[in-house]
Amino acid sequence: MPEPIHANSSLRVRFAPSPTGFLHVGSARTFIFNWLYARHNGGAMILRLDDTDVERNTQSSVDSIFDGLKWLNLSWDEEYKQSERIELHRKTAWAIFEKGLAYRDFTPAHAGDAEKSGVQGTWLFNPGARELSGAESDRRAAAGEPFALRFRVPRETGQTVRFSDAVYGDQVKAADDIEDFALLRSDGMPTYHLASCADDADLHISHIIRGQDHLTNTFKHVLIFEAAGSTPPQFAHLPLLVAPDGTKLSKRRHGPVVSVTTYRDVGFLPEAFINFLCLLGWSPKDNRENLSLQELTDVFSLEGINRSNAVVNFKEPAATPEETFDPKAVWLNAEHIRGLPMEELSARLLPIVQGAGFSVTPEKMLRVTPLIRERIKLLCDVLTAADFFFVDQLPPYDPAELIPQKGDAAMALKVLTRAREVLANVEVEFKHDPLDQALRAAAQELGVKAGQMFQPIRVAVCGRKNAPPLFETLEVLGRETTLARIKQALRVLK
RNA sequence: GGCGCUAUCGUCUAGGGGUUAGGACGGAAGAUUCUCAAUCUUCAAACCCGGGUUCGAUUCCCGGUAGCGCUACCA
Repeated sequence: MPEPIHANSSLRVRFAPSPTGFLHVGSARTFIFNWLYARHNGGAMILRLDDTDVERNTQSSVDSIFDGLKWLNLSWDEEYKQSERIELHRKTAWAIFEKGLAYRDFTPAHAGDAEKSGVQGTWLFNPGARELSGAESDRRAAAGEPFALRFRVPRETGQTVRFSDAVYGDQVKAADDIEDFALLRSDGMPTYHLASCADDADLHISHIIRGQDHLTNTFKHVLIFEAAGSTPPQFAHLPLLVAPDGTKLSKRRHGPVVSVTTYRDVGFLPEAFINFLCLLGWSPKDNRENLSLQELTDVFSLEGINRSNAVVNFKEPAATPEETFDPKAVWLNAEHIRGLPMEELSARLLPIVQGAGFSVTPEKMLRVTPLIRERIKLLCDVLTAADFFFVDQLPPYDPAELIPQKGDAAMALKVLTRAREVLANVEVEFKHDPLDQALRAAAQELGVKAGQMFQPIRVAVCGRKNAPPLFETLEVLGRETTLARIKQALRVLK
């Protein structure tokens, strides 16, 4: 399996989703692998909407696929719609027919379904149609009788069809085991197999990187390419992504966790999501896990792809977002969050906070960000981790929270009263070190432990026990807000 | 039913005829700290089964089993 190392203008890959739903995580991974392969090798990335199934395609699906792709923020170089290329598909089909490699099947659609679904399995072909004489076929067509055009698979001659897959190796199949698949439907529309191959040939696709569910279809595709007089491209099939129960990911069964936009909406960073998806079915083989897009592009190769399906380890009945998603995805997201420059993280957090109805300035956000960066795993966690920085009035909390470890209400009262005095003193600058010194001194003076001093203050200003470090928090909150909240806590305590 | 693909800790994976089978997530314990995180240390946790080849197989071959895919005038 030779793989081009140098930048290569003839290397062309494509991602070809069919718009029958949202952008699925499996499709996203296929897109990402194609993109990485193209960018690694200096080739072109083509986006093609495989929309030949008019019955099932919807505009909302097209929109949602673009939504997902846009969020991933990976560009493509050319864009096509199959529905605008139908003439090419038909031309290709009829050229195959002219060579005697396809025949008309006048059997009404779905006529064989009852037999097909029986225990015997499927018919490989319909002898009556396959062996219809050319004259008879022409006559019935001329009379206006509808027909599907089927590929005449060269059977009973002991032939084999073969191709070499960059991931699965050499593949061989007896032609006898390949059914006479349709090229054109009786309404004249091309089938997926035909349209896909005709376009791949016409667009000079050099490498087809797609899901393993197409591995056995590839024999049909090789037949089409050859019948159409083209050389089949290089194939690379990807192991499938499956749910924890081993079944394929489906929105109906597994819910929103299979849709890319769900990850966007709970605050995954696209680069972290891409990183996570890359680790499913591919490995850089050097124990690295946290990889930037540039690093992924640099090291990506088809050799790193493995052959067994990978489980996306999400939890079925969703509680909190953090419990829902694959823990490794969440961890990687936290890693990427910590790796982001402070200004950039802050800029990404800002719209989320504002979108939740808080009024924050970019300046304030930038001061808050370092305090929560190590405490959030998903961007949306900012709303629960930093809410108290943005509200005027703290939501009600249990006054019992104000009572320190091994202390009582009296101690809380004593601590907060003293804290209020200390913090009201304009001599004490509202900066980390002076606050640290002043409050520790106060603790000593009162004969309480530092922790017993800090905890009531923390709860008073944050409204809860678990929060960022105290002095930095006070610094950002400012004297006025701090005093107001301590005053309120005192009132609650009495 | 037919045809095909796959099989290493719970999950993602590395490895490969002789290894203490490596890493990561998650889990457990501990250190640190003003809480929570982050960080650090430690621990538990795997080669599907049976045959063959071989001095020796988890690794190679065959069979079984299981899972998955295809078997549409869906893609």
